[in-house]
Amino acid sequence: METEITDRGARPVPTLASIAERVGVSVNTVSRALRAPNTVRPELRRRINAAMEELNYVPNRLAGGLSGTRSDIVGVVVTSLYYSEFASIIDTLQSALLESGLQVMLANTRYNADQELKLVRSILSWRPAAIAIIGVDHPPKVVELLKASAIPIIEMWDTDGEVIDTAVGFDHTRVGAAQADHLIARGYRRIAFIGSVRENDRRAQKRLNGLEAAAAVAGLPQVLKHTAQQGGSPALGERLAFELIEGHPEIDAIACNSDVVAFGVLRALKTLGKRVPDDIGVIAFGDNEAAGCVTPPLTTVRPDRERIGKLTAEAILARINGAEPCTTIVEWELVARESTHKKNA
Amino acid sequence: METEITDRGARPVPTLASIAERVGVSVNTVSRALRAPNTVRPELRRRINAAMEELNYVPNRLAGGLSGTRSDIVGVVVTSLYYSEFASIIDTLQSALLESGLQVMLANTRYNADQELKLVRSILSWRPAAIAIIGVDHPPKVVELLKASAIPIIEMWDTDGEVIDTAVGFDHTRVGAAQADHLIARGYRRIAFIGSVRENDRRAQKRLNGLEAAAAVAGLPQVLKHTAQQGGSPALGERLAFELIEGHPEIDAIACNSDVVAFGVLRALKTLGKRVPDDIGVIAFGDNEAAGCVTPPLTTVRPDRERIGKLTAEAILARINGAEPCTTIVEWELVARESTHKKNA
DNA sequence: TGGCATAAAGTTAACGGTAACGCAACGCTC
DNA sequence: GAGCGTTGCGTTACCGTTAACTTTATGCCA
Repeated sequence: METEITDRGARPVPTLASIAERVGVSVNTVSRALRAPNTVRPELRRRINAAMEELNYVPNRLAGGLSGTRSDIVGVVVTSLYYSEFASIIDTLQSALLESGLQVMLANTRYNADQELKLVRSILSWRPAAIAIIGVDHPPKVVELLKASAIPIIEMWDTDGEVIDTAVGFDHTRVGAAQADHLIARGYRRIAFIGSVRENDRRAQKRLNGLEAAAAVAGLPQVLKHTAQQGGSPALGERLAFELIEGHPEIDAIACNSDVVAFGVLRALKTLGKRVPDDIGVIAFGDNEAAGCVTPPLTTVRPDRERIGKLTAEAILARINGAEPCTTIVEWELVARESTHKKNA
Repeated sequence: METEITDRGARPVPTLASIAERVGVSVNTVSRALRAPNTVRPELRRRINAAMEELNYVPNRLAGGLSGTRSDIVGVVVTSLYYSEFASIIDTLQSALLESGLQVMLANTRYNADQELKLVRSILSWRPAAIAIIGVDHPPKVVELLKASAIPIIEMWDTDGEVIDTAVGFDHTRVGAAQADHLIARGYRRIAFIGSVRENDRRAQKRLNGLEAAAAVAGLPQVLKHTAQQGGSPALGERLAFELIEGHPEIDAIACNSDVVAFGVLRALKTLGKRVPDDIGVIAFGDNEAAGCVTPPLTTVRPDRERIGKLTAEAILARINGAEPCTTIVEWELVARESTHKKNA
């Protein structure tokens, strides 16, 4: 029998060599037709492109990255993917990078420091062109690795602290202060703080610090804190609000770590018969898409995520092209809605 | 002068060869100490590990992928990153894959077919171990590329159509039918559909089809459709609802393509003085985190995103290890809340 | 003690590209 | 028409790792 078990449709993937052979040129010429088309005769270029099209050639970027100087990968390390917290940053960042041929490699630490080290190591093993990472507070070992990697590191979202290289974000302490100032201006006096404040969520802690400090400066009684380690959700907000009001019925304003938590707080207050904003004011942080659609519409702080994503992409490209590191503060906005609009103030 | 411009801190990144030289063994032995530790003498292994620790060695997976058979990359192609639509699928998927040492490479098509082709090509150029992609309806060229790649392809979210390899999701037509059935059971008769239905969002179209078909079967008047091509948002829902009610005040139920759109619809109806659920019932799809927190709480369909993410990860691993392709239907749930709870029915 | 399986390490050759260099062929100038 | 720069392509040498062999040391049994 002559018939053998031949290629069962699993043809070997075409390489530059396949193309070269078919066209009758050297491998390097094919490579050049891709990287620097105008160094190849138009007619030859056409034939090469036709062959690529025909064989469905897809370049092997692992090989390209190993051989060349760049790897075209940008590592993106976030602390959470739930709820729109960072999704639109990633969205904008990804789209902007794509235009420059950079691919996003994603990692999610879930606010876990050990995980963060593991993930950063893992991402570094792909020899990325740059890394974008949430926050400026990282375990020492992570900082050491990132610094030693000698690639551009863009820290996003938070700018308050020791920046490794370049940062794009804002000062969360000021956000907390602004929340307090707003509540005070609206006539609230007994402020409480509710939310998920995980050990590694330094941003949440900073906002809380800012809130407390501003309240203290204004001579208000100490801010009551009722927090949990688990992730934020309406259910969490609801539970924490019930517990808080039961123990401290004198509270007249609640600042929430996130809109999602505030949604649950609003529901709890409604159940308890507390009127918002007249009995209790509620302010939050994040500008979730539903913030203006709950009852009453939620006063919150809107960080400009898309701008952060876009500026991060620009910073990455700039740094790759040799620009100096720098820190960019991105504006945020306190969106005053009905949940803090006390009528009898 | 003897001093030259020496390495200014930019030490070359350590390679297996650096470690090998320092320990005094061959490169391959170091490689083995990593990949198959028990083929190396414990004492030697210890010295190798120590050297790696000391030099802060990070393996080069580009080289590993090029040389070896696997590349440890899983391409994940989604159609959107905004609002929690797919975020928690990615979250779960990423975490599950990480445990097996697989890294997620992310791409977002933004419901653009040209973009989808470009992105799939781009991802394939990293020679991924598998690809997970949203939907079963792709441009022919994309299907051709994916099939030719001979790697496991997991299509997520939708299962209704021609599956390339393996799918994990549900039938969106049935979701639409269930929405109609629910409205009918609750006593609504004149149903309208509102939402963002982009040309490439076949899932939205399927849900709409299911809704229309079920309404027709029940002998209801034809479903009024008022849609837009732009992305869904509360603002869009609000505008569409205003326009719809103005032209068709007889409408007594609105099915929305997504919760986010429904939030805007609820706001518009409130402005118009229409009572929900008594004058008009509202049902949506997605189970956004705020769905239970708006007024009235929104009846919606809750797909089990985390389960889809988890099952997708499992399917990827199974397929990599040689299991047969298969399609898994993931249950969803119609969460009946107040927005469709007509009192006088 | 010789023979032979086994364990532990070394040797060599890819993997698929890129970059530096080399070398013809061509057109231009004087 | 000799000299010279330019254009267009081929040669060669890696990039860092893995995989398939080969070699050497070790133990075991007859």
